[in-house]
Amino acid sequence: MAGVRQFDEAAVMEIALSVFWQQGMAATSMPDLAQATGVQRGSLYNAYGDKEAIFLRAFDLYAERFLASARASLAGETAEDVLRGFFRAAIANMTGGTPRRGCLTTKTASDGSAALPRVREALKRFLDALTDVVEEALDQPVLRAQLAVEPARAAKVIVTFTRGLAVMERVHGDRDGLLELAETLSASLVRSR
Amino acid sequence: MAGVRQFDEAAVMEIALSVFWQQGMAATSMPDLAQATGVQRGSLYNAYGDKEAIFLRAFDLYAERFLASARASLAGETAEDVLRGFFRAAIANMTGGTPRRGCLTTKTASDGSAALPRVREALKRFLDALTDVVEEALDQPVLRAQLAVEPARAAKVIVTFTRGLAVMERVHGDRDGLLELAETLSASLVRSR
DNA sequence: GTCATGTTTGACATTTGTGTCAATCATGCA
DNA sequence: TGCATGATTGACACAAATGTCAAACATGAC
Repeated sequence: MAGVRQFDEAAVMEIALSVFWQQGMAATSMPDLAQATGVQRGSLYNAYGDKEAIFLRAFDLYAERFLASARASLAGETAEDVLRGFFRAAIANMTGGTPRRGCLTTKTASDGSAALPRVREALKRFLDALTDVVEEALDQPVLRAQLAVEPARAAKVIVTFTRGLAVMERVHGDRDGLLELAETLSASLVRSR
Repeated sequence: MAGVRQFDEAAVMEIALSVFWQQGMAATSMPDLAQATGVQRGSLYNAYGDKEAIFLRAFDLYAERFLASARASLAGETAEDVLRGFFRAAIANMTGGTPRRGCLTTKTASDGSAALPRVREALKRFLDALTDVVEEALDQPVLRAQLAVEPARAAKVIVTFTRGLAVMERVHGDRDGLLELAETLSASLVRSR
């Protein structure tokens, strides 16, 4: 096969992800991506078609990693520990970067990009998968008994609440406040002793 | 006083609010506002200075009304009723309009506009005020006794969760799902009997 | 080494938005 | 009525983004 791609696709996606994460999908332009990756605009158009296609690929990377990190974080002896682990990971995710990059899912859902069907579907798939991961982690006899609501409902509430945390992070920028909010929610979801 | 404004400021703000609400602050341009209001771009620049100034005024309108509606909705004999009323109002707010307009606060916080100090402060003021409204409604002996956590913490969790609902609305667009989520959270915040 | 293949490059045309300004206009006050 | 005041208007200059394309280029296959 002749006529071979001159740039490292994996490296470009890595950079594209960080740009999208930092600026948001809607606020990122092709020139932004070209400059950040060092790949000419024309080459990006040729290779991927448009910004949406690049975003979808980069978002796949993001989703995959987030899910893996979520799975790893949902560990503990008690329901409270499991929830604490999850929220810590989620909060670390959205408070990373300089300046703080926030939550890519939340930004994308709220900046108008969700009007694009494929983007919206990618978000939906990701959030549903995340909900499943949380539900599976909670769906064990020991933990179940400690929860005030059934795992499926608890998982939905937890994932939704995490999006709320992402919004508060944008407004208050206060990491400790986020952790405290998470503690309060966790306490509410655990059957009072 | 000669040289008098030719357009109805209140009417313009009303329209500006609906445009910002529908499209989001960042995605709205001065030409958008000019077209929607029927006021020339030059006149808007002359009267207000820039988009941010118009947004801040329109957002004041929004905040005022949302707080009033929240106060009215936080009524009921039991904590569960009070929470249900609040969530119903919040969900009605974000599922109104065609197409659904979503939550102005959440959109603004997540679309990059929060990078503007004044915008961010307006958001913060509003969310803090809303938290206070919820806290005050819950801070009554009868209700307090029914809650699993103290009113101040419950209020923060409730306001944060509502932002999460707004994100889920963008992705799933499912009103009933939002109501169910709210029910589950309410149930968790109420001390199990 | 040659060649077909697909990539890269820079330029072009188009669209959209910003911010400013001089000329024109409408109006309340004297 | 006349005028000072400030609003309105349309045009201008500028900046930034999109999408496309012909020409130049690099490379793997033969």
